[in-house]
Amino acid sequence: MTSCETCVVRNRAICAGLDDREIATLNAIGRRRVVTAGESLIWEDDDSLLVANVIDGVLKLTTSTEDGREQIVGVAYPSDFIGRPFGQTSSASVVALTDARVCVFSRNDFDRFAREHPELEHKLLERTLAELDRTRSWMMLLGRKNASEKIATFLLEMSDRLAESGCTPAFGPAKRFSLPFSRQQVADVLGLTIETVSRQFTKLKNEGVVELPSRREVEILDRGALKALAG
Amino acid sequence: MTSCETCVVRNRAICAGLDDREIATLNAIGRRRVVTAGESLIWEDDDSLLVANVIDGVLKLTTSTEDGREQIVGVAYPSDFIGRPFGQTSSASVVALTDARVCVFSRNDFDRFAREHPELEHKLLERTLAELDRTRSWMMLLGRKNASEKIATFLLEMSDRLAESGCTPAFGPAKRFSLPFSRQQVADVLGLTIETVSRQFTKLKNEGVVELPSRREVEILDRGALKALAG
DNA sequence: ATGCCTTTTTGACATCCGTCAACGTCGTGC
DNA sequence: GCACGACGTTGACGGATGTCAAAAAGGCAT
Repeated sequence: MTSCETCVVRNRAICAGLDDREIATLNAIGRRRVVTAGESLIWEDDDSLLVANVIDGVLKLTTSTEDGREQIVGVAYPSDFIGRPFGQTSSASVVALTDARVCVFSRNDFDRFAREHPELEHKLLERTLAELDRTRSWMMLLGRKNASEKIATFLLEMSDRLAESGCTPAFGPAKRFSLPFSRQQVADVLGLTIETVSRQFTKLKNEGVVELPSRREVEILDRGALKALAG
Repeated sequence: MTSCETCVVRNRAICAGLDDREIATLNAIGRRRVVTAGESLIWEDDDSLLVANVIDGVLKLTTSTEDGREQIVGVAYPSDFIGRPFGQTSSASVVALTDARVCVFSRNDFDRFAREHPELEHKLLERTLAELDRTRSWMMLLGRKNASEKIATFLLEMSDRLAESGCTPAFGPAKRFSLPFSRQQVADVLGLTIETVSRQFTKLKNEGVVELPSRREVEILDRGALKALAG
């Protein structure tokens, strides 16, 4: 078992700030796990049995209606925390978008550990508050923006988020990046259909705002135009 | 100044569980404030200067685009916590929908107190996690439901939420209740226009699913039908 | 009660986006 | 290289919802 000492998100995840003894305890109750692209880690409405830290890879959080409509309600990147501590059921499924490595804990073990370590709970609180902020601004997008504003906002956000994870040598937003989403998944994030997403991408390409070297690759040619479109 | 001892939300808000000495400290840094219907308590993108507990009344959390489109991203009821601790700016405006009483703290004072009281931070964490769950299920509504599903879901949620606050003598969802929202505000919650909301209300009334005794009053005649419509 | 203003409802119309269907492209295994 | 299947693009079309306008209903002060 790989230990926390060599963990690449050690200083960014909620475990940052724990001392050696605490890390040892955490190490004892957690274990590494690989989730391959497309594989589920947590099921919506299931008993909330586990929580986890993302070490690398990208995962989606989704909710679905009975008739199969899906909405992606969150995306987890390295160092993000996933799962629902202190609750009986999780309100979203968690599925890997890329092959991913996570550090999983049984919810009970984690809850107990967290309650005994206020510093960790505080980090979790800060993270949850930030996630709530992001989620709320996404509600604005879902409720009030039209398709082209949605796509522009999405591309700008991806450019920021993927840069953070160190995909570009320098800081600042990534000019070129590889989407962890299929077209259908982009649609599920934005509350659109795959056809509308495709048409909007083509439109941006024709207008010279972006370049689309391959299905998953995006290069932003005119960030200003994108910002104007995002509204 | 009215003190915590007589506070009606004393045992439901995050201050529950604090001992007498702690309550005294909290009492010293907080103060009661009345917010009249329509009045703002917190402004979007402003420095996050204060946080508060809702004592009574209902408030909306909103985000807006530059061109004036508004989305209600949350609703705060008695015992709910509002504001953005541990952050420099708040991501939403908070405006009273009804006359309301709140217990406000300067963010700095609150942050300091919270960091010294893990039990309070834990309660805040639980509340924030629950709010995140609710927000995510609302994203499903905004992104994937049609107008009639939105309205049906909204009425069922209002019926549950308003019952909790003790508006009905017995437990369970309220059959009849008074909306704290104007038609425009309902539209801002659901990501619709006022006209669409009005037409959907009229449709439900004509189908005998609800009765609308006045602009703000709703009586649910056929909860089963509403649940079926909510999807 | 009357008048005035705000909110809501209703109608006519426009449009954005979803639906359905066909076609094109990419990746993979043989 | 070829065939296959998954994914993505494009086109034609329809309908749900937005827009604009006017009328109706309610609320409030005089």
